[in-house]
Amino acid sequence: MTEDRPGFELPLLLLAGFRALIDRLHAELARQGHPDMRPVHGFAMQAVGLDGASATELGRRLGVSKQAAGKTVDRLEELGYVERVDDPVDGRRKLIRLTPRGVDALGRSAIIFDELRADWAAALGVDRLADLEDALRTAVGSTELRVDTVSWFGT
Amino acid sequence: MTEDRPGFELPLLLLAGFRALIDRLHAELARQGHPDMRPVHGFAMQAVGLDGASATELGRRLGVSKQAAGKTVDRLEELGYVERVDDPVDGRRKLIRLTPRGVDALGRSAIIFDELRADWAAALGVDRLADLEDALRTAVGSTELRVDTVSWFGT
DNA sequence: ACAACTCGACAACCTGGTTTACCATTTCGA
DNA sequence: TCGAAATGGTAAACCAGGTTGTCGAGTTGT
Repeated sequence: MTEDRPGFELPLLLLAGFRALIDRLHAELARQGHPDMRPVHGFAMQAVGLDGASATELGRRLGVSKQAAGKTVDRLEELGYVERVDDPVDGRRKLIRLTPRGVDALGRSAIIFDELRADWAAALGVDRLADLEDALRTAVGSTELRVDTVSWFGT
Repeated sequence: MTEDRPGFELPLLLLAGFRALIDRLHAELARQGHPDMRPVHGFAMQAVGLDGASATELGRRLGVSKQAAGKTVDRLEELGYVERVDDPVDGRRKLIRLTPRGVDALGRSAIIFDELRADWAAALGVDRLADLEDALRTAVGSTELRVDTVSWFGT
């Protein structure tokens, strides 16, 4: 006998779980004053981080070209989540920095993710959830918890 | 005490798991004669199914507009995975049908997914993987295993 | 028979990705 | 030290796939 479960369900379950979390995150963020944030923005802002980054560095972290990173920064700048400031020591660089609004969004996201994880823990049991995380860590192996992976679907 | 693990890791682990499976699927599909297939195509072809579908129906299944579905069909048609045939009983409709190449790709995908699941079972243990799937099913709850969810990131 | 609905297609637009090219600046080595 | 090479940011042109709005052709129901 081979498998009693078809293999194609596994990726769908993983995706459904991911999507459920992200959808609920953004529903909550919208309620808390960030209705314009999109998943892609959260990833990008996470990659910018509290220390800021250059566009090139951001592209490297997100796994996209520096031009694509620049466009995303344009968007985040319009929405008021980041700002570009000239680098005082290198005339070529522009440092991308989170605005207070950006910091607020990131902080709220962290809190909401903790709450969502607590919901899962309540539904599954603390140990079972911990084992789920451990199992995933084992299965994905050396693959770092990358922050890129936003658009690699369509390409 | 609250949580010993930060909540933001859970979605990243789910995404990493999903991505690992999909990346390996497409690496294998490329080796087996389908180098042009993209994740988005697999979802769409799955939604077309062996019975075919109209563009409007396909859009409904994928959770996108009929126009977007039509564009995806254009692409799949170029790649030789589907064909449009006139519906004999309804002059407005065009039935989208998998070509033999499309059926081949779908069949290979199913086999590869089974193999990938077997890899996970070998790495985690059969019971642990089954529990992971059960836990995910419980956590995502009523959310159907939807085939849409392709592009809802960026929007 | 005719009004209302449905299907598919087209157009215009958005986001976010790519490659190519260019300018400004910094770095490095002869 | 000074010019060549490397690097950072931006712009242009393009692609994929998403949106809404419009419209003609074909079906359906009264």
